[in-house]
Amino acid sequence: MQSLFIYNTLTRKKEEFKAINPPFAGLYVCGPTVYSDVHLGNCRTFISFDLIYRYLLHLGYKVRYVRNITDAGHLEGDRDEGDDKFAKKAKLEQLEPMEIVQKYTVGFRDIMREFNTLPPSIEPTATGHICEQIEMVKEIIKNGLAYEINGNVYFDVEKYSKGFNYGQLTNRKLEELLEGTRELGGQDEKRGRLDFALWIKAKSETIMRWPSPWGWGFPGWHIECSAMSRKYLGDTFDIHGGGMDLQATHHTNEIAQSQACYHKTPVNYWMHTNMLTVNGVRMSKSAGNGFLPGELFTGNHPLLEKGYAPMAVRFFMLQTHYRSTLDFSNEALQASEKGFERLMEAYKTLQSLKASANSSENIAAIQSKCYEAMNDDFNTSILIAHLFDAVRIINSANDGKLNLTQADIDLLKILYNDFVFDVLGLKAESGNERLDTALQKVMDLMLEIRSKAKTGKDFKLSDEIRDKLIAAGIQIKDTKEGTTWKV
RNA sequence: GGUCCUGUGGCCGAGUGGCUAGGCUCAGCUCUGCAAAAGCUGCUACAGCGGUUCGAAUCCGCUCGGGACCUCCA
Repeated sequence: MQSLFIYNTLTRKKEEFKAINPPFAGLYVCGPTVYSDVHLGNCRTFISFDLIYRYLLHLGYKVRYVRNITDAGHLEGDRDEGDDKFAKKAKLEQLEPMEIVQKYTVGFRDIMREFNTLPPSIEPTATGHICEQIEMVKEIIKNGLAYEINGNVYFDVEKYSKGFNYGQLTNRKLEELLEGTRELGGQDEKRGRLDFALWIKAKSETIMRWPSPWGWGFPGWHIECSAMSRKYLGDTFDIHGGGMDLQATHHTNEIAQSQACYHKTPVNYWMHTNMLTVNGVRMSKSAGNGFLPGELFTGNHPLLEKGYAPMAVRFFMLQTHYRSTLDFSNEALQASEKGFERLMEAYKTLQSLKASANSSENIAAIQSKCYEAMNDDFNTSILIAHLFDAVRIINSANDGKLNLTQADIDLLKILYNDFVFDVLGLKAESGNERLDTALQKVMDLMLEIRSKAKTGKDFKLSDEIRDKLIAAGIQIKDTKEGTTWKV
């Protein structure tokens, strides 16, 4: 197996990936909170981890990829007060909380399918794992690192810090963290400023509630991931991922919960993907600058000049390394769309390439460079640069400007299958098959008419056909072998 | 306020102490009835000021700008 290097947030270094129990690998990614539509920023994270999942699979790992659905436990507003997000949304839309969950879970999966992400091995829900969460909370209390007050259970961060490094994931000391925290409110019942809720007491109007040793209530946000990752991947597993915004709070607390519960570090490699920005500012629900994937596909948004196909958007995202911020703009999308089309056109060209007896190119070198790029912390920017080398070679060979043997052509096909389709997860946009066939026949007819016009030097007619086809979104090109077209 | 990240050509984006990705755009050329496509060529950049070095966009310091986290967020 190739040696793969992964940037580990825990150590702030690239480290060689050593699976605990190869060829198996465990991957846990914090999934969406399904109380509203996922925006494009959310999608970026899941596309990034889809790439990581795909590459691990490609390298031969048997990956168990767990991505949770948060369908309870998230609180609206500040601190551990306020309504459950689902309950609030449910009131707003006059639906049951579980209707909200269903609606946005289905929407999320649809979008993920559009982006051609592979479904995770397991998609556990928070509400489906209340027992496991309660058990963990009980254990943490037993170990003296959590306490109950009035039906709420809190994690005792300062006490935990005596034995463990609470801020290790963000490289921060407890004192620094305490300084950055707000003053405790007068009514706050927590002992320490940094303490966070493991279990929250239900109010009289709370709909989503479960019985617990501390009375009716619901779990805190962080405990679900600890409980579910442990259940499906074990006490310590290989990779845990999520957006960078989860690093300081959510993931920091996950480590603390696991350590406090069973005294093991839960994760060997922490991976964090960077944010999608709009005009340099992070896209987020609260900032109101979110794009919905649907708006992007249709172009129905004030900042967009046109719609973009899901695969063009996926390609756009993969052109940037996952740990860099990616700025969203019309121009950048258009550039990516064209690049993506060129990449896919070359694949079509490749299918009809004629082999020469000798070769002037070293395709194997490109292939090994592709692996090098991916093995260096999933560097898709560089991978794509190498793939465009292949594109240039394919097009030049098609122009007869250089020679490829059949072995070269076969290797190029492998390169496309491995990296463009399997690893990057790109695919040609395919429409309705019956329509495609019908369109093909119509186009054959049109081009025949135009060809006759050209033979008869009736360029006025031939140009008129071409211009009107372009207006209809169909581009044609005349070559020595005949005329081809594409939508 | 604290902690941290970042500033690359017209745009988007990689990057290693020396060999200066890639995509898009623009201009020219080849091909072509004209286009389109493709190929080739050109536009050759690293915020500013100092320092280390034979040599720095890459290391160090300062200045300026942008951002993230510290509060729900992928």
